[in-house]
Amino acid sequence: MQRVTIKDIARLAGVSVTTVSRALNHGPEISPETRERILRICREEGYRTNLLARSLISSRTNVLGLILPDIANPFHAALSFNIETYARELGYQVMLCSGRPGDGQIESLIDFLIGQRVDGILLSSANDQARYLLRRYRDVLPAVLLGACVPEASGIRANAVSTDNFVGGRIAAEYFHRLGHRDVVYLGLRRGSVTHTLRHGGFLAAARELDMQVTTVENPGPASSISSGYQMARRLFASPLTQTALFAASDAVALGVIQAADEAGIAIPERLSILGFDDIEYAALPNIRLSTLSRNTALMARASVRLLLELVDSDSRDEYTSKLITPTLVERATCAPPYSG
Amino acid sequence: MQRVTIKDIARLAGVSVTTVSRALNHGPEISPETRERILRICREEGYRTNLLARSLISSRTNVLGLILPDIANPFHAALSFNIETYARELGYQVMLCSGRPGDGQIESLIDFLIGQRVDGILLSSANDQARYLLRRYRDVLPAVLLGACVPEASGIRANAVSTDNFVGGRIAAEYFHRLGHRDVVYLGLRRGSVTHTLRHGGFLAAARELDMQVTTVENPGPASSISSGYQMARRLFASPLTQTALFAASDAVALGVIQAADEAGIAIPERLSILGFDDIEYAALPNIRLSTLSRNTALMARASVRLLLELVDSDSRDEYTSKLITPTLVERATCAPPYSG
DNA sequence: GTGATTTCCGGTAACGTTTGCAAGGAAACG
DNA sequence: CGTTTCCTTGCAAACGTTACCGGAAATCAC
Repeated sequence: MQRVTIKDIARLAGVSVTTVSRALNHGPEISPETRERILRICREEGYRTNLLARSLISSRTNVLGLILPDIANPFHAALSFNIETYARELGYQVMLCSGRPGDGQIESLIDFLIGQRVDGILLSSANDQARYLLRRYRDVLPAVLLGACVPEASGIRANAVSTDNFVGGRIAAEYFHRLGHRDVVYLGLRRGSVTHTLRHGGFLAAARELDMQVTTVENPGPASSISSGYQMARRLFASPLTQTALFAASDAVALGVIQAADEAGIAIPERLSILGFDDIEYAALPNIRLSTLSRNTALMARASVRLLLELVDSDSRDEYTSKLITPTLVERATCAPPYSG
Repeated sequence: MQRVTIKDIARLAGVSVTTVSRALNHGPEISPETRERILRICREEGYRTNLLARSLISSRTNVLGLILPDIANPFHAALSFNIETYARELGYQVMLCSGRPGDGQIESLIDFLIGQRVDGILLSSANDQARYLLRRYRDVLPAVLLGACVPEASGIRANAVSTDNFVGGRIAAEYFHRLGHRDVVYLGLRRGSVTHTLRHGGFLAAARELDMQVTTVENPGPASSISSGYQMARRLFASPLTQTALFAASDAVALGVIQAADEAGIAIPERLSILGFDDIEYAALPNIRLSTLSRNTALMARASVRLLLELVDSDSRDEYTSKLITPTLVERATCAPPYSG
C-alpha cells in the first residue's frame, strides 16, 4: 500500500513541498511551467491528496453527516439519494449512518461524526430525544433536524426542515370526512416521536371539529416498516372492526396493513379505506395504487442541505430557522366512501 | 465551534499530552487514579478524539467505503443496511456513496475515498469498467467487488462476492421450461454489465439446451429501476406479443413490467408469466406476489465485509478469492403454465 | 544604474494525535 | 544500603498537509 506524498512529488520535481501544494491548490503565485510539470508528475505517480491531513489543518472536511433511522424505507432512501446528489453538486460528500433511536445509538453516531470532524449533520431521527440531543450538541457542530419539526410551543428551538405533519394530519382527517367516514383509526404512532405526535395531533384536532371518532394504534417497535404495520394491523383486526377508514403513519406501514387486511379478508377500499404518508415509488404501482400524502423529497433535500451549509458558513448559533413543507394529497385507489350496503 | 483538544485536557489535569493519550487508549502503563481523573475531565469538558489526527498517524481510519449504483433500489438499500450493521459490529464505519457507471463518476468517487484514506472499498457497480478499475487501483487499496462476479474465463482476477448469476439465469430458464414455456423474453440486460452478461448467458445456455426461443430486450438507461422496466416493457408490448414468459433483470424492473402490462391489458400470469430477481421486500406484498430469485443480502454483506477486512489486514495482493452465492427460486403468483385456450 | 515593485519560490510552524525512548521515583531484592 | 526492577510519566518526533513570512531574482520606472 505504497502512498505517494507531497514530499515525494517535491523531491521528484526538485521543488519544495510548498510549491507542490501551491501547484495543487491556489492559482497565481506560481509559474505556469512549473505548475504543469508538477501536475504531470502527480499524475504519473498517482498522487492523491491526503484529505485527512488537509482537513486537520483547515479544520474543514467538506463532509456532511446524515443520520437516518432506516435506509430500507424507500422514503428515506429517496431522501438520502437527493441529499447526496445535491450535496455533491455543492462540493460536499455525505457520510450516511443508520441508527434507530433508543439505547444511545444516535448519540454514539453523533459522537463518531464529530470525531470525524464532519462540517455539520442532518439528523432524521424523529423522536423526543431530539430536544435533548440538540441542547447537548448545540455549540459543538451545526445540525439540522430533518422531518422532525420541533413545535414552536415546546420552547425548544432548532434548525429544521420538515413536512408539516400537523397539517398533514388535518388533511387526512378532512379527506376522510369528505368521503363520509365518521369512525376512523390512526395507526402507527410511536410514543415520544415528535413527528407522529404532531401528525396525530392534527388528525385528532380536525376529527374533533368534524365530529369523527378516532381509534389510535401505537407502534410498539422502533421502526416504521412493512412488518410493523402488519403486526399492528393484525392486532387491530383481531377484534371486530367498526371503523371504516385508516390513516397510516407511513406508506411502508400502510403496505403492511394491506397485507394483514388481505389475510383477514377485509376488502380495500370497500370495507376499509387506507391512506398512507410519504408517497414512495411503490405506492404508485398498478396493483397497489395507494392513496397517500406526498412529501417532496427533492425539495426537502435541497432545503435542508442549503440550510445546513448556511449554518456551517455563518457560524451563528443565536437564530434558528424552521422550514415547513405542506404535504399534498394523492388520491389513488385505496380510499372510497364507506360501504353502506 | 470551540473544540477541546488533548492539550487542553492535559493542561487541566496537570499532566502531559502523552499521559492523556494513554489514559484514553492503551491499558496498563498508567495509574488507575490519574486515568480516572483524566477521564472525568474529558467527560466534563466534552472532549472527543479528533479521528482525523489519529488516522493521520496510525494510517488507519476504520472506515470502509461503499459504492452503490442506486440506493433507491430496495435490494441495494437492504444490502447497504446489512453491510453497515455488520461493519459496525466489527468496529468499522461505512461511508456510502452512490454513483452510476459512466462518465467517470465511479472513478471520482474512488479517488475521493482514497483521499479520505478509507481502509478498503466495497464496489457494487456491475459493469465492464470494473476490470479497468480493478487494475488501476489494484495496489492502492483493498477492494472487493460486490455482486459483480468476474468470470474465470476473462483472465481478470478480483476479490468478489457475488450471486451466481450464471446459475441464476439457468434456474430461471429451467423453471420456465418446467412450466411449459417455449418462447420467452429476457428483459433488462444492460450492455457491458458483467452481472447481466452472465445472467443472460446462463439463461441462454439453458434455453438452448431446452430448445426454447429467447428474445432479449436491452436496458438503454443506466439504472435498473421501476421506470426503466416500464419503458422497456412498453416498447416490447407495442408489437404483438408472442412470448409467454418474461425474466426480468431485477424485481424493480419486474414491477415496472407489471405496470406496463397492466396498462396494456396483459393478464399476469395467465397471458404472461413474470419472474424477477433479488426478492425485495415489496415483492412479497399480497397484491404483488412476485415470483423471483432470492439473493441473501445478509449473507452477501457478511461475506464481503469479512473478505475485505481480511484483505485490509493481510495486505497480500497476490491471491484473489471469489465467493459465489447461489440464488434460490421463490415461487409466488406471477408465474404459471402458458394459457392454452 | 539605482531603487521600487512584482513574480516566484522555500523554510518553518502548525493542526491534534500516537509512540519510542528515556527518566524519575518507589519498591523489591540481595 | 546499593542495585535492580517495575511502575508511571514526560519529551520530542512523526503523520501529510497548508499558511505565514521572508528572500532572491526578474522586471519596471525614472
